Amino acid sequence: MDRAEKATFTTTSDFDRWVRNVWQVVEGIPRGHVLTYGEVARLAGMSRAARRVAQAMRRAPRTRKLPWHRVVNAQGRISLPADSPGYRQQKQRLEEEGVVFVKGSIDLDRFGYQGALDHLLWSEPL
DNA sequence: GGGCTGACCTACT
DNA sequence: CAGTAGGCCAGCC
Repeated sequence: MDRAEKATFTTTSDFDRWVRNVWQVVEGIPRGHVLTYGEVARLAGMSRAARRVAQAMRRAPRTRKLPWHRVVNAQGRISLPADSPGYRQQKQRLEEEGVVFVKGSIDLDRFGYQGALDHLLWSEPL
């Protein structure tokens, strides 16, 4: 079922096109929500390219103002060394948007893109 | 061409 | 919950 999809990029321009898709997907993440690397990869058209998502974001020009901080790993944790400036910046930006960290990780059921929708639909009214 | 490195992921202990 | 193992694939020696 996932076989229909190419496993690798045949040309570098293929990869470049996919990178543009990644940027668009990331730009489409609503404020206050997050997406995992794997989800971004899949939405951009390459489910197995999670590791390449990080590459794509580093490649983005600053003028693009990419909300890279809204991308986290599948455990809902920031994929940067906890003592790095990048980690602190990402966490701070997310918290400014209302994302809550519990013991260093985000509840993806509530703050994930799709998870947020499910939460609104299924959670008990206050 | 071969080997190593990642802002990763899933499955299993 | 923490740690390990195998899989993944573009980029850089």
